[in-house]
Amino acid sequence: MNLKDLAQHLGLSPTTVSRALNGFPEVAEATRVRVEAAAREYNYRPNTQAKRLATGRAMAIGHVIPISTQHEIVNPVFADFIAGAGEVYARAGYDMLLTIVPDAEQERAYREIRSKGNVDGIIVHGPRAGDPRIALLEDLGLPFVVHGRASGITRPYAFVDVNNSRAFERATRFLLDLGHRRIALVNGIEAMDFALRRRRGFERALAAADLSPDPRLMVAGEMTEAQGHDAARAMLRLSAPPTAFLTSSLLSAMGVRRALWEDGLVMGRDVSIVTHDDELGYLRNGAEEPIFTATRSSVREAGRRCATMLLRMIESPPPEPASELLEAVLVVGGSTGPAPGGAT
Amino acid sequence: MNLKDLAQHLGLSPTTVSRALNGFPEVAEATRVRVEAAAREYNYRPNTQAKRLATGRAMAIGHVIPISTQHEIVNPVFADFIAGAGEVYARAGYDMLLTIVPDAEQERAYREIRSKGNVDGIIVHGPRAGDPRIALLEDLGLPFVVHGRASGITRPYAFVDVNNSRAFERATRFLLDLGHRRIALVNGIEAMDFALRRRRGFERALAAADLSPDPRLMVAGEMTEAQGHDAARAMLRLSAPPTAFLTSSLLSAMGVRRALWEDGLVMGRDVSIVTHDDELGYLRNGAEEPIFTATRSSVREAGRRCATMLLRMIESPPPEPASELLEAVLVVGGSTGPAPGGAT
DNA sequence: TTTGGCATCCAAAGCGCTTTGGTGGCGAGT
DNA sequence: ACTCGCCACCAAAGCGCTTTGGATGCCAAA
Repeated sequence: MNLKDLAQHLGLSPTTVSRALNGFPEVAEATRVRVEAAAREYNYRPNTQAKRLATGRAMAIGHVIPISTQHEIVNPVFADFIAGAGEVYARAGYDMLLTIVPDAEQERAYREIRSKGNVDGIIVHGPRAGDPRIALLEDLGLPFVVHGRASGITRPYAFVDVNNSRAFERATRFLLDLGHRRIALVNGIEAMDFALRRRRGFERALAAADLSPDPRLMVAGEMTEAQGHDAARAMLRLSAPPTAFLTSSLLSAMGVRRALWEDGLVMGRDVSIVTHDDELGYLRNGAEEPIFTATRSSVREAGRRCATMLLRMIESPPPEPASELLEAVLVVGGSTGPAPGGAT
Repeated sequence: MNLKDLAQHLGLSPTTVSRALNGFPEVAEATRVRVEAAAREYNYRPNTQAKRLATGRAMAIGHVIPISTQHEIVNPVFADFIAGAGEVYARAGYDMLLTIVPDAEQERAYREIRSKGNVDGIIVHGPRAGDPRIALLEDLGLPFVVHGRASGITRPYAFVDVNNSRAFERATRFLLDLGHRRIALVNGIEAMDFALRRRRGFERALAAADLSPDPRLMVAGEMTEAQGHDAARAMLRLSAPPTAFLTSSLLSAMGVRRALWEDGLVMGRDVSIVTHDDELGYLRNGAEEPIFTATRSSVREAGRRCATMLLRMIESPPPEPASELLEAVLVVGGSTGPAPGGAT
């Protein structure tokens, strides 16, 4: 059943039917009702491709998720982010187009997306410091919102980000206030912008307490359970082991916890842990009471915000790119306590 | 730059240019070369919408991922599955369309997808026993491949699945052979088909050893770290606690491991753990040597297989739906050992 | 009675591609 | 010299929708 058929059934022209269905004013209310009833009855759905071709709007948003060849990891936050964004798209009648692209082919992929014209906008995932994709997309004139930011890029662009540096500064201060002086940082790969900012926040808090960061207590890598475990295990064997850990992911924190157990240390008493918590659906930090003290910020909500912002940009391009900075909240769980034996 | 422009530049008709670019035989080789060169030079990309409208093929595959309202979990395996499928689509020039749909609106969503006609086929995620979506899709005449199976549906349909029952039967037998008699099952939600089959495999192995399953040693729920922990903690307090655990996910296994530690038990000596391992990118079971003894099967590979199968179905509809049953391999890690104190 | 304006509806021209059903020209066969 | 067949190309008709630019009829105003 297509427009023409429907129009024929109704004894109307396709024009009128189209306008009736799309809420144009120049169609009598009675007619509109009649058309809508018929559309429902015959279960008419306008063909998307035709609509797209005619309007020039794809009614779809592209998500390009980079896949590193070196570190073959599919970031576990994507699923939740996508779920959040998907909700928004569904409500607005947009489709979500996913493209998995090896790091090296990013540029080609973006250009191709642009010229194929099957999306109206793009969400940029996993920005790095000075990420070239931002300039590229601006150049291509494709509306986009970055999930995160790219340090070093000065021209304004649309983004939704968590205030990572503030969160980690706050978390570090929290540990400092508890008397900890040797605090370890188990971070994500620091080519990623969010990890960079977290380190900066960490260092800023240390500096404010007149402490300088100890490179032996800082590690960056893929945020897995094994990473947390291995890093903690090694650090705990130092002559001056850390009394607290700050980790970038719940998985890493779980790894650190395991290392503590292996050494017979009690979490929250002998050694404290603070972690960032993205509130992933399948990785909760406890039910009501948090297990780990954490800087918490829902990545799913970030997905919603990104999507909303992008759709708004597409509907009516703003003169200035908007941006949104979400503040993580510090929730206190059982993984932290005063530094043992007083300050060093 | 569109077809017409390009044709004009070349002094050819759009017809010829189209045929040249699409590899039709009735165009002189010299002309084809000339056209291709020009296309490259002007960076011409055929407009996808137009192509789709003209050919009637969407060149896109839909993934409908159900989102439960009760258990608000975004299944962590989706990300990896999608990554695998995405590779295949990219190579074949297909797009991947993601739709996040609440459980209740599944049917509506499928019908809508069908009538909007913006995909050529669908991957069905998270099938349940007797899943109604299969009949629906058959009814709609939309090519589809199920990732998993739906017990109770007898008419043949295309699927790619892991032999879950065999895997868990094998894992259980492995534990039985080690002398374990009280084996706990920490399963996924048993409305999901894969979880059902795993339980069946588990019970089959027990039955073969003349043991009957103990309901107190069986739990089903969301496969999180907390689930594993809480389940194990409770079971270890039974008058006859299990000497081994079989879990459906690495996360659950990690939770069980935590419960063991809390009780001062040594994994692999006092209590054994076998888990299923989907080989998720961010959740590895050790680097070279596996930490947990596990039934291992890459969900990413399953994604590739599903995608490949679906594309093949679309290119040339087979008379009979194909199917593929992947066998999980049992890898032995440090989490298992002989049952302490001999058999019970 | 004429005119203008408004409310409704419609014909037809796209959107950019594919595809059907040709046409023109050239070499081979007779 | 003429026909036939094939090679290389092209004009035009879709695909199913939107949108421009009217057309028609009716009523109020003059």
